Amino acid sequence: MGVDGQRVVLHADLDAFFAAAEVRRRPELAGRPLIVGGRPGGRGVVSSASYEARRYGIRSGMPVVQAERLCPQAVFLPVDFAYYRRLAAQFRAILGELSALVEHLSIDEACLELGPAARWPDEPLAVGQRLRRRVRVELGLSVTVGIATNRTVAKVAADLAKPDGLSVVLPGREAAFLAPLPVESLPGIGPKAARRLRELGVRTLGQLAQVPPYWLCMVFGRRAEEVHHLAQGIDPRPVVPEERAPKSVGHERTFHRDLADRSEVARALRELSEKTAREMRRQGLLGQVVSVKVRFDDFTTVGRQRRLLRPAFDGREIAEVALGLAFELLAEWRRPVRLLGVRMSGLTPLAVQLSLFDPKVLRTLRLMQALDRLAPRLGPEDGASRWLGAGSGYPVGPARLVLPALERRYDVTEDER
DNA sequence: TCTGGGGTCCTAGGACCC
DNA sequence: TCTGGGGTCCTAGGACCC
Repeated sequence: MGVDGQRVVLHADLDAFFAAAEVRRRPELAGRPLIVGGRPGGRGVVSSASYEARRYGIRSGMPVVQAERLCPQAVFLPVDFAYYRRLAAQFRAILGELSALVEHLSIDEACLELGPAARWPDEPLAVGQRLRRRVRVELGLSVTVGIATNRTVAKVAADLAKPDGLSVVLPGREAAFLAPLPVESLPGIGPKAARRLRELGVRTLGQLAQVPPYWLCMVFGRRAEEVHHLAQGIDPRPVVPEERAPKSVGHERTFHRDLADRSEVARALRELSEKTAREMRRQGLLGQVVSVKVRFDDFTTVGRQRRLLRPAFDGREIAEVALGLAFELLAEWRRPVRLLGVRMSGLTPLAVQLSLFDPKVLRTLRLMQALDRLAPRLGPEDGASRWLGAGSGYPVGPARLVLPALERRYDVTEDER
């Protein structure tokens, strides 16, 4: 055990990650207000803003049009996830060399635990500094690190040290460190809970820690006791290195202008269903529950879901159900549609289900997966469904005939196949 | 001023069964 | 004629996170 037998948890968070990633490949943007997110003039929001942009009051989640008003001279760039994922993979590789116990919390955040023999505070501090140096030198990015005896305190310490900082909360100082902070500094307390707490006269984590826990049931339900402990800096949750299997996969889209036409809605739902199916096939998953989300022009958001008889991998099958559900909602609300979403849950690994499929279905699946791999070369809107027959069930259309030719044309290797 | 897109988890009510 | 109690599954909605 370390000194006092205390755990050592580091929380690492890349600073303004998307914006910093763009500056990294376009150094001429350094020092300028930079906003990564939706198109200017459109309906998107800010995904990431450089610290220069934040000086104008711009924050992630803010509508882009508002950001434009606050800072018209800012540079606006679209989100390039593929690039950020490649960078994030390098970040993960560095983390993996520092500890075997790393849990990835999002694309730009992770926490890691040092072994029980780590000695406070020199060893954690040295690891934190090494991490920051390596990320700066090898990735050209800045990362903020928080160090404490548990994950919550480490994360809050990092939040406070941003950007480009390192902060340590010594063992025994957790409660005192949190006490003066507003309640919404605690991960898990968002705007709604914060408002309800304010109405009860609770503004700081110190006050939250003093309140009798049964009081908190009204705000936090079953989580009351846990939240009460977290506010005192007590958090026994371990750092779990395993990759968790996804619970759901889906896509949604906000339109440039609201849709009033059923055929437009149908077309959009087919595209979203196909994208969702493709993502499931890519991950080797089947889904049994189809959920549809509709946001109307007045921002009312409603959903419907239905369980299929069998797990599905075919976008057309998903679309059929999604259309039925969405049209029920449209008939009820009779308003123009701002956003549509399709999500699949009830996921099972394909491998578990393989034996249950009839060979013909299996062939269709293989064919779709081959087409999925071709899709990037065919163009972004070309899904498997497009190349398969539009008939009922699983008859394989022209794709079976053209696939070998397509594969030759696009140089699909034996390996990819 | 006008609100993205990817997710997770929790709650609450109703159906249904024993 | 008036009626329990527990468990499970499904559905809808909302809070929250990055």
